[in-house]
Amino acid sequence: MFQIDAMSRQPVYEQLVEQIERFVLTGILNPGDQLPSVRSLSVELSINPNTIQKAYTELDTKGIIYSIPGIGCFVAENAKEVLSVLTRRKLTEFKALAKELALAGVSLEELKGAATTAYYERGVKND
Amino acid sequence: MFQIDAMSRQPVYEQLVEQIERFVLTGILNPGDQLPSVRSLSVELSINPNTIQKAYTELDTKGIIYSIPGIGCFVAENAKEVLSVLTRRKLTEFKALAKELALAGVSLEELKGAATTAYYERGVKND
Amino acid sequence: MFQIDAMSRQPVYEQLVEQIERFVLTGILNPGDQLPSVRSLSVELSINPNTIQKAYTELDTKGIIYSIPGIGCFVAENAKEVLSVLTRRKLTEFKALAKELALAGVSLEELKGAATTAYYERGVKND
Amino acid sequence: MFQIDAMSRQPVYEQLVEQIERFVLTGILNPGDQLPSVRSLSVELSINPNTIQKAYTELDTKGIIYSIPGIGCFVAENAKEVLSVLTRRKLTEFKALAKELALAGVSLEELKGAATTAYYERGVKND
DNA sequence: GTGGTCTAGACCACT
DNA sequence: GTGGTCTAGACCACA
Repeated sequence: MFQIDAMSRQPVYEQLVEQIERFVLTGILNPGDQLPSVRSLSVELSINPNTIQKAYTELDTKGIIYSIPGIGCFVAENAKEVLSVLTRRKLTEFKALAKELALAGVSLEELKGAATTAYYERGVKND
Repeated sequence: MFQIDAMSRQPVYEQLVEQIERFVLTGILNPGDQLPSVRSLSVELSINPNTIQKAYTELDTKGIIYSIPGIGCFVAENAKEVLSVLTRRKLTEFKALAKELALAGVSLEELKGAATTAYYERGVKND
Repeated sequence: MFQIDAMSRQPVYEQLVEQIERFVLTGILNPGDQLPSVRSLSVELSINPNTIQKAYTELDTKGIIYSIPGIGCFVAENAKEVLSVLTRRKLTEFKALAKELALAGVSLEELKGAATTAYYERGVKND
Repeated sequence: MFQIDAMSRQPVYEQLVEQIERFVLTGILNPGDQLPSVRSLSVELSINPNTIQKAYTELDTKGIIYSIPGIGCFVAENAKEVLSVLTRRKLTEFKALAKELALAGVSLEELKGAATTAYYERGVKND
């Protein structure tokens, strides 16, 4: 289910957070769903339990999941809304990247085309 | 000329690399131009010479500048071409970000609009 | 395992890079193998950690090793292929040296003989 | 006549020394020939006079040229013999390079072929 | 003066 | 523990 790239410059726990967030946004994980336990995921991904824990804690802080001690972690009811708000902030980053590419000679048409392609590949069925 | 944010998560030397690259792409720095000496830039930015050196070394490795010991560092003849090739690779990153935003409910129109805005803000006159 | 000549004109970090490359080519180090940690090697060779780091960084850039912060450095899967490609470029250098020796009166037979001797001394069993 | 690559890692004065040595070995410069003056060469190559001087001094020390103060520098009578002896020492370097290439997968045939090519390209007519 | 290498020692985030 | 970044200060060869 999860795919971790240990060589990436991005911290493992952050990769985990982002993947879970994507699963929530795409409807693979839905409100109320239980997440894998820290230990099982730790074994499955060959990753230090502390790292899993850190990811879960961050998701909890953001309000995307909630944890019930002794039972497990679950996707929050309003997870999707929370994420939509948070992700929108990345528009700034998106613009910065577009500017950088434009500077390198990428045409406006190509940029729009790439955006369109990405849009229809987003992998959720609510067009 | 240069602006460094010491508080950023991004390493100082990397900020320097990116700024110089941007200066080359925008035509502020041109092939043959001499870069500030390691020591002078170190004083100007209140940054350790080693950090400047690291940035220059990276730019040299990439082929964007060349350094002549005892003389100085200069913008390479084909710096712009090298940068265009290297930067184009970020299109993948651009698409990934677009997909993520689309997933969070950002409309296609909004994405295209952001790209267009960015395109015309790129700050170089070669439309 | 490693041997550094502090008096050499060749920088220490470069000696280290070349030795590791040779170890990979000769099969002493194999894909997936973990390299000594920066600190441990620093102690073993009585060399500053920064110098080791510089060597590892260069190997990482070349794609011969990969480093996972918090875990360690490992020989890349395709390290040998990368090295073969990079080293082949030295054929030009080889020819230039041969020409220089020929100019100084070294006979063709002697050159071929030296090459043959070297070939069978290369210390890897894949004849 | 001379060609200097300022970007090379090899010091400029060393490049100059090697080129003059090659000219002597190939018969472009012969015993008794006068070398260009430090000042004229300095202008011609856009190089600091000190650098030229350093090259000439080194050649003088080796016994390849001799200088008569106030008159100029001249190729020594036994320059060719001196150089042949000195260059032969590079056979060690040649073997090391051959070994390295063999390690990278270059076949013995290819090595011999390269040596042969270089031999017949050495650019002196005493086959 | 220039770039390049190295040491010593510190701090950081991540595992 | 790990790698990565940074500072401070030194020394070198070269121009």
